[in-house]
Amino acid sequence: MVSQRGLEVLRAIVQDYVSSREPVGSKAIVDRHQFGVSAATIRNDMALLEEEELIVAPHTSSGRVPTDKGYRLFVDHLAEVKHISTAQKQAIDHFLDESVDFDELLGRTVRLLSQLTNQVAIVQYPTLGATRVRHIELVSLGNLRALCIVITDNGRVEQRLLDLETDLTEADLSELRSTINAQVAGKLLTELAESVVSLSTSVSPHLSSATSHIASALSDSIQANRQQKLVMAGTANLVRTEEDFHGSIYPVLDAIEEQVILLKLLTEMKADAHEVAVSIGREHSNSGLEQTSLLATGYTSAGESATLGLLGPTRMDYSNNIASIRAVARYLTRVLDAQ
Amino acid sequence: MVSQRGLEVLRAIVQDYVSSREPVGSKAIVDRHQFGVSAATIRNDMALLEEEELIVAPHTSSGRVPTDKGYRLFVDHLAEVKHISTAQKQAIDHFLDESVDFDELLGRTVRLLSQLTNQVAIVQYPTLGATRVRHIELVSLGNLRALCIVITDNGRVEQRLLDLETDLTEADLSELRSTINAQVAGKLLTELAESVVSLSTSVSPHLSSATSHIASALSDSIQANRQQKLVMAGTANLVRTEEDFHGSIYPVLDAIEEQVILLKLLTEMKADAHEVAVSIGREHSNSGLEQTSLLATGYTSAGESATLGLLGPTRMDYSNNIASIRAVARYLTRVLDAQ
DNA sequence: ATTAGCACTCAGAATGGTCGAGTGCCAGCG
DNA sequence: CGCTGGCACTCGACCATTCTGAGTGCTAAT
Repeated sequence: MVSQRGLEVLRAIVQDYVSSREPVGSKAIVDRHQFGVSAATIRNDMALLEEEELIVAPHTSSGRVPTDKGYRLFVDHLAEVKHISTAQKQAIDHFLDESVDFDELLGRTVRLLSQLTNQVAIVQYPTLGATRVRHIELVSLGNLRALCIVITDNGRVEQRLLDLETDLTEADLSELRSTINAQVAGKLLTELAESVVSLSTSVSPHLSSATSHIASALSDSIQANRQQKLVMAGTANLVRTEEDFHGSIYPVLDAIEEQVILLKLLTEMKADAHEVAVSIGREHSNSGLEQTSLLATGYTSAGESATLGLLGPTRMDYSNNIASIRAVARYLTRVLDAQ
Repeated sequence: MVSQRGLEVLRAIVQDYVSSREPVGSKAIVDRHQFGVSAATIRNDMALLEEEELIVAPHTSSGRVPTDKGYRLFVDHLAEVKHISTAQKQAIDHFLDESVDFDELLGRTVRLLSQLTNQVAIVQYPTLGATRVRHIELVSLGNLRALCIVITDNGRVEQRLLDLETDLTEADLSELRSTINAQVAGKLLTELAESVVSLSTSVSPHLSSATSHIASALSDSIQANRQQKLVMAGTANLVRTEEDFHGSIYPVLDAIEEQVILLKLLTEMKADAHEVAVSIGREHSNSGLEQTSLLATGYTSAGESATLGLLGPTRMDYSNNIASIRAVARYLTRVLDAQ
């Protein structure tokens, strides 16, 4: 059984390994920490930790490195909760305050988080479930194409290209526009498509097909919004920590470009709004991400919730990263969910 | 003076070096190309090329590598113009046809171009100079904040967050909305702010301050649009070609995150719509990009022109990349500038 | 003008030896 | 029984050395 001191040794190993990038040996531990016992004793503890598969030695006779299981224990029981510095707090305020719209705010958020942590930051767009329609605008682009723009009550703007069978005149457009808007204002997004379909009888006959086109585009758009959109930043940071990846980082880069994988992982983690969920290495199996850890937490925007994530090597500074992602998520919620 | 055959030798060196990544020697050239002369002769030619600073030997007694000047000569006079394969053509059609809105189209474009070339692709948003306002929408977000959304004739959607002094009621918003729309519809974007300012006297007195807020936000927004927006994709490709960068790629990664630098370079290159401009290595001085080349060409969207770019190591496949960027730009123009 | 031949250079791979950090184990000690 | 000092052992990292071969420049002959 691993003793209390054994756990302290594990903590020391994780901390030292994270900061030095080198396998840590018994001597290094007695030097850098005040355990008040000799190196030999630490060695005995380490032998136990190794038996429990919390640490491993990369090769006979070199220091130990934490395993995924070791990191897990560290994260769950040993990591002390840091608070972010006031300087960082100011950076957050300053950086995000300048945002001029929703898209830019999320963009700034990921860049900020990736700078704060030197990892890859990810933000998922909120769903549009319970939001209501404010206005629908139609713009003809000529050449059988038009643009349909939906503005919601909470300031989201969604646009969708339409392929039409016949071009619409300005008069047609304004008829459609006013008919549709009269009908849909205040409706839930989920009811929107249905609601527009029902209009195809109440417009001028030659517009009926256009109306159903619009309806299907809208339902598409809502659908597409379900399988949500991700924004990322800081891929370059992965390269900076390249040495942390045994073998190559290409699988990791590939997995990142395949946003689907990340999306799946993030949603599986089911991060609730106030806790930071952590998934370490092999815990999220076979996807090229075996050597990375993923943090996730929730934020809410006008009542809709979504996820903020952070990706980096398993050998990351969990305490710091958890503190950062939590702080950013809170700030984001405060800005977006303002009542 | 460099002979005709000398130029052929240069072409051979560039081609072989690009495909093999290794300095190319006289023997390799006689083996892989049919010059009908001996290695010694090639050596003499190479000595001349070296005198002209078109190639260099990384160290005494190893093959030669093209210099920036060598690449320049190659690009200007030796590169044969490739045509992209029909498979590639189909990929372009297929990939871009699915776009549902302007933002997504540009996003897909960069991803496509970076996949086609294995380089970093960059697209600059078109300016909004000569476009006209279709509709302005106002959405209150509560908490003294509101959103102002501008929809243009050609389907661009710009949004801007407003900080107000007092919250607006629904009635206030309607009044503002209809007053403003009545006034601005059809106006040029450049006239927009001015036009809204003039309204501050014709609305209810308590809305006059809000009106000027909106005006200044709009003028900000137009302003911000001048110093244009870039979208990039394929940063990971840089990492894959890391060996091509003597020293480290961090300066390059940094320069990329500093979008300003790229923006400056791209605009300086003044790519006209039908030619692909090329800037090689040191030609664009001191910015961490000394070991990269930049391709740029123009595309037009509803009459507004903007730039499509491609960034990679100087040791890149110019023929192929030039063909790809040109094809993508043409396709983009065809889709966006449809009359 | 081209070529064959030759001496020369030099980066990179291969080899081998040393060093030292780190280990496991054991016997002794409080 | 837990801790410690000591000791033999292992093995990667580092260094110096050698070896090899690709590639060069030069020269004399065709």
